[in-house]
Amino acid sequence: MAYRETEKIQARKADTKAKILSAARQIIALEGFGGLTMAAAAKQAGVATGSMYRYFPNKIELCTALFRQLSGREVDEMRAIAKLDLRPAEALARCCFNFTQRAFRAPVQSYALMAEPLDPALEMERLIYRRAYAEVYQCIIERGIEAGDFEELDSHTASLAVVGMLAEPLLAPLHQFYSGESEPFDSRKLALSISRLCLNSLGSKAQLKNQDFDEQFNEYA
Amino acid sequence: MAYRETEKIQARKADTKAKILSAARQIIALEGFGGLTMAAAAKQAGVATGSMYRYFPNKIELCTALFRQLSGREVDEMRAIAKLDLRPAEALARCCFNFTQRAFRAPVQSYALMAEPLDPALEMERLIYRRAYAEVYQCIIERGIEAGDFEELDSHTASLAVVGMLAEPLLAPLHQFYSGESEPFDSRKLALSISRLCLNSLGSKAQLKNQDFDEQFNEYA
DNA sequence: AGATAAAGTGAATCATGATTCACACCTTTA
DNA sequence: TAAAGGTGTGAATCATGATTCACTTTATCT
Repeated sequence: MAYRETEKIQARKADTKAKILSAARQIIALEGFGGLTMAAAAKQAGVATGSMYRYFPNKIELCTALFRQLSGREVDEMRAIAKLDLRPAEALARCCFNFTQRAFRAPVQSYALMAEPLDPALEMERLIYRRAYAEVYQCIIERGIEAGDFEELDSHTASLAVVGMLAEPLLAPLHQFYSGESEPFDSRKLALSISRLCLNSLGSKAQLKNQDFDEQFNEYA
Repeated sequence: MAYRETEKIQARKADTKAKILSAARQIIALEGFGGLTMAAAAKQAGVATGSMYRYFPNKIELCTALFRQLSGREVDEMRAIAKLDLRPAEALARCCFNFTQRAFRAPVQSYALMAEPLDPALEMERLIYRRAYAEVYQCIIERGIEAGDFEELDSHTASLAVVGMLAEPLLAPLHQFYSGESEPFDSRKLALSISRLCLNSLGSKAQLKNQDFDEQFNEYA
């Protein structure tokens, strides 16, 4: 045996893998999954097309890894809010604001993750992450029900509905960015409307004041 | 000039065009857009591949026509409910039930229309139809606000949120059908939860009794 | 019937983009 | 430094499926 992978090489490989993922991310942020070809990603990462296959067995795996990385971050963000020991209504409202906020920070990428046509194999991933979002919300909702802040309802369905409520109103404006016709957009106002609908749907009596939202908005801005 | 299109031919052409659309629809209902190739649709319709292009300039146009036909029906269904001169809360609840009901009647097709990865060109159509659904809901919502049945809120955002609330909780179960693992599913219970969330979100005080939903469900079953 | 203009056909062609592969080039170990 | 076992390369290959086109058949009109 005259060769064994050494630390240095492992590090380099990890680095290259990260570079590839990063390149793919850049492409997605600019053009969505539609612009992501193996050749383009290779070029952007500064490696040969063939090298891509030393790091990912095929394109699907690359896309999956990327999708998980990006969606994972978003879900983690929600989880972090859920951990904060806030009143459930406050927590959900923050989720609304944070989600909306972040979506418009990287609109094309967000659109790609949320709604862009993907390889069918990836659609499963999307469902999995929607489920993950829903679980976070479900947890908050259940706390709210226990605390008597929300009315008794099917927390599972409610959590999915919240996912829909948060995402759907963003799609049209995000698509604008995706298709190039970006216009200035007041995401704060939108988030405010959505969070109200969201809390209403759960039967929350909490009426967070506008002020609260403003502060929170700035906190995450 | 020794040839001019006659009525008979026009009728036949219209018929063939319809046959092609119908064939495409059958394929979609069974396998989603993923299974829809020009060759497959031609075979199903009983025409040659090349003939497809006498009726549709390209695949996108065919898909678009089909998408419009199918989505149009669904939206019309909602419009019909909106016209019924019901209390806004009742109208919205019916929309919930009808939408859910119809979705599970043709689950693969519904999934295809709602969420399946499509050619990007079609994604625009999807947005347009989401918008159309939203407009129907917006109309109902505004009536509800005027009547004092709903609280004052941004009816535009609310209508989009309703679209999301109605669609999102259906996706996972519909996907089951799409990917082959169909399981018996209680769509009635789901519709009940959703309609409650929906009305809540608008600040409706109306509490439709379970009974009402049961009847309505049967009406559309 | 003969001329004209479509409509119908399906095998061949194209386009796109993922994937492979034979070869060059490093790293490690003895 | 030679052998062994990677890693890197990018042009060539493949797969899929849309689209074309030269040709056949059908319909209409004089």
